[in-house]
Amino acid sequence: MAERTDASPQTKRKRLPSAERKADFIEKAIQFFADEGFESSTRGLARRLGVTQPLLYRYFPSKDDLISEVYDAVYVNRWRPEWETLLRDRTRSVKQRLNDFYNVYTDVIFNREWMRIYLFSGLKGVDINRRYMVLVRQRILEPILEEARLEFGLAPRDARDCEVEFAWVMHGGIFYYGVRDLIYESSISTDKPRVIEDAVEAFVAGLDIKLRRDGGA
Amino acid sequence: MAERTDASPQTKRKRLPSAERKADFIEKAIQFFADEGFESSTRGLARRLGVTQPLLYRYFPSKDDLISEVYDAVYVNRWRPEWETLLRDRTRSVKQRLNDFYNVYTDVIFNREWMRIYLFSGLKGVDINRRYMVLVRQRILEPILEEARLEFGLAPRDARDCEVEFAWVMHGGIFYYGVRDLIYESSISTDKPRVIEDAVEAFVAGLDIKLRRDGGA
DNA sequence: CGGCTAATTTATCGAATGACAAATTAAACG
DNA sequence: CGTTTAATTTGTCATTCGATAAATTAGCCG
Repeated sequence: MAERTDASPQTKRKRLPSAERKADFIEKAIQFFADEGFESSTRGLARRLGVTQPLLYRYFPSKDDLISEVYDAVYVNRWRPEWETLLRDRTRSVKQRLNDFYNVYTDVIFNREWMRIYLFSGLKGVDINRRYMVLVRQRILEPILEEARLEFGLAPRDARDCEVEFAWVMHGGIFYYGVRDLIYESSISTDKPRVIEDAVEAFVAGLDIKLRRDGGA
Repeated sequence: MAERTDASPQTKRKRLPSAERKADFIEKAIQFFADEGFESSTRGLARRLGVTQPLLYRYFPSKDDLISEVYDAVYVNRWRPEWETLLRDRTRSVKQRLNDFYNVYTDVIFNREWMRIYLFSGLKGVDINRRYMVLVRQRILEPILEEARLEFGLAPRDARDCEVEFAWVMHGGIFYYGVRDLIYESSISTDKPRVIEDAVEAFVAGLDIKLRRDGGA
């Protein structure tokens, strides 16, 4: 007797074509692993899916392969190339662009699934996290610093490491606001735009001081 | 035959008095769980300790009890009450105090064990994390805001939520610098005092703008 | 309707897990 | 030296794990 402690009321289960079922599996697997962590059992996942555990192995060769597809669905598919476009729009002030960007960016990543998958996979040491952070650096932080230099009237040049770190601190501060809200469930202000606005304001003011002091040349 | 795939070269194992052995177990368990996560097996832990697995159950009634003691050793025992004293020292500027505080604070928490235990336990949803964050808010962030108001020449009053959030963003930004360094192993600048200095500078500048704008009264 | 194919389930394996009881042995004490 | 006590190991159990093979069945095509 196999387990069917069914999630869905056993209404004459229907058979789905391969592609749809697989997509459904991945989507629900994101929720499941976000809730329970990647160490949770494939049986638990199957239970939540309303199917038997061996069926998973018709769609994914192994648990690790399934997890890889979960990573792709979260990290790769949810990245929006237009984010960089937005940051590059020179018809608007850097401050405006930063506010807009962080509002739409956090619309994507500030949800329980994304956050928890990100932290779980980071602790597992999978390299997809490192690759994601390279992406953030190259497509978000370095563009921000470049645009800021331009607005400050400084000659263009590659960002220095400590400048990138400074941008990371703003980015991480905003990110950690999401962690506090969604992981620890202990943020107080739910006024996200306000938190972002304050963070951006401090970043721009701090960068101004910093570039002037360190010598922007 | 029980497992003794020994870590230590089996040099006529010696017996330790209960207290010392237990302390040793907890210390090594911190490393072990930080490396492998709390879902790792007690057999793996015992192997690293160089003892057999059932011995653990003479010192801890269950795996969860062992984990609780690990939490205490990390969160409770490593907290330094003098941190708040340092922040309250009005003979020095808020900026100086913040720099000093974050340098010594990160000396304690910026290590692989602390960071990973913190993230693992946060994802597990244990309430000790929430309690820790209450501590940070009450003993670190609210004092900072209070001292800043004083230095700015504003009348004392309880910090507003959005001000606490603003302090959290600085705190989280610095924290996330440690995460990038120790969890993702992908920070670039290893100049910690510099990163802290820049973050503090931006925080103070941002707070100045913010208090003036929102009405510091 | 009958037959085929693929989706799904049943059944099961070997290894690993947390926990416990009983046997062993190191070391302190007289 | 012998005795005793507590530290440690041996042995084991019931569950759960990832994975595979074989049996079943839903649904499409003629």
